[in-house]
Amino acid sequence: MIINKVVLADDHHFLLEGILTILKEMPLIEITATAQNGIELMEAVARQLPNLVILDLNMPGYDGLQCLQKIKTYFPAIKVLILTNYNQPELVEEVKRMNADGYLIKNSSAAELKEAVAGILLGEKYFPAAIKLKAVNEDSFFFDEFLKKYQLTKREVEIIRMVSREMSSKQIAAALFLSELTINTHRRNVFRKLEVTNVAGLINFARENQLL
Amino acid sequence: MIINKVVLADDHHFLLEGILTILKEMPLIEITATAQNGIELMEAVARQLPNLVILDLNMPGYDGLQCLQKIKTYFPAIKVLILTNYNQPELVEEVKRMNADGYLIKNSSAAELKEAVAGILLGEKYFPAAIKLKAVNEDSFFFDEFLKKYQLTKREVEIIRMVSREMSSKQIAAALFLSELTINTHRRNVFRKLEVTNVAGLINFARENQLL
DNA sequence: ATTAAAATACCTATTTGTAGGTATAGACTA
DNA sequence: TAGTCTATACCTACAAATAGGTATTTTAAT
Repeated sequence: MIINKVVLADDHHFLLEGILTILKEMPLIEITATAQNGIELMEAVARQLPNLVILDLNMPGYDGLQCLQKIKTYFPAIKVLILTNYNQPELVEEVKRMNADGYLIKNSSAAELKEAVAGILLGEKYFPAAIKLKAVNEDSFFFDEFLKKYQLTKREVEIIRMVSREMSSKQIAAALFLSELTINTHRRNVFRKLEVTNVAGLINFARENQLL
Repeated sequence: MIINKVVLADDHHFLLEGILTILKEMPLIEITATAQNGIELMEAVARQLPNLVILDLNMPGYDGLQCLQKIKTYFPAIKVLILTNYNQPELVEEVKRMNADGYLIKNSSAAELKEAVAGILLGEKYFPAAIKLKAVNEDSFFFDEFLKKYQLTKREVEIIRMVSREMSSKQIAAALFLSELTINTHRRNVFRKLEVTNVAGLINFARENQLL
């Protein structure tokens, strides 16, 4: 029985943990290292010679693509599954050309993640045909992780989106058939949780987390 | 004497005009067509068989890269200069691989644009070594065009940036050693010019125009 | 040197947002 | 069933933003 070694690279700690939890449910898989940046990753890869690397493209300093290239150059046998936040169709072609074995956007569900990992370890490629521009999906595993990280509720995210779309509390209340006072409460709770003090902070948060 | 035919593709009308003005100052150059999207561009290219195509990557629908590919496949003799809004080092490699003849970020000055066009028409490549991550440059030709388009002043853009960075009028006033009343006036003028009614609109504008 | 544009500043008024408190009904979970 | 979480709602108070007006000085351009 062969245990597949997996190395995980992502600069978001909470995502690392979430993926870990999911992969632990899979048999024959062992996560032997995690990395938060390109240097850590390459060290881990060289030391562990894993079967699979799960690689977040959005690590600081455009490290992702470089890591992919290095891994495929020096360790062509190692499979690489690319994770990315952004819906960038042109990047799919790019990583395909660089011999990545799969591509997963962070809208994906836990099931899709498992499917991708399992398939790739069997030698298949995983490039879902339908990589389309869609908003962050509420059923996404990554979305749940996101909510957990910031202790936000779905309603609160809804409010964040509407505020970011230039709606006043009054307008939001009207749109949702709620009291303006309720919206104010939501706003206040969101502000406290995100540690911001004005809409500007809210929107910047929303943008940085692909909520729009 | 050979007149060089140039086709220009950009979905921002004001930028089209600006580039036109600059290129008109150059001898032996004639802009024979402009296009606002990929389809228009390919029609113009097929009809005109220009010497050079100046191509904005950020046209709707990720058309840019596809156009580049098509042009270089079907009309390999036509030179292509890539224009882009974003500072994406990985795209430089991408377009190089696709045989583009030059790459210019929209921080560039009018002089750089002329230099690039002239060089490329002589058969040179134009890939400035120093494509680094820098904020939108205030000396950039594209920045001037931007100000003109929205009738904004430099001070107003400064205010937009500071508001977007979560500063209150009071904080901005303190930082600039100005009266809070002055900041309020600037805010109001900006709001009127951009036709927005709250900070959310302001920030979305700033983000969409790469002001942050 | 004249003009135009930009940056500065003030006044008033109203609306909206921010911040603290509390409370209750319903859903979900252990 | 007890307990927690979520969504809802209200109260008060103050701070900040929005919107209208005008006016002066500084800077840039012709």
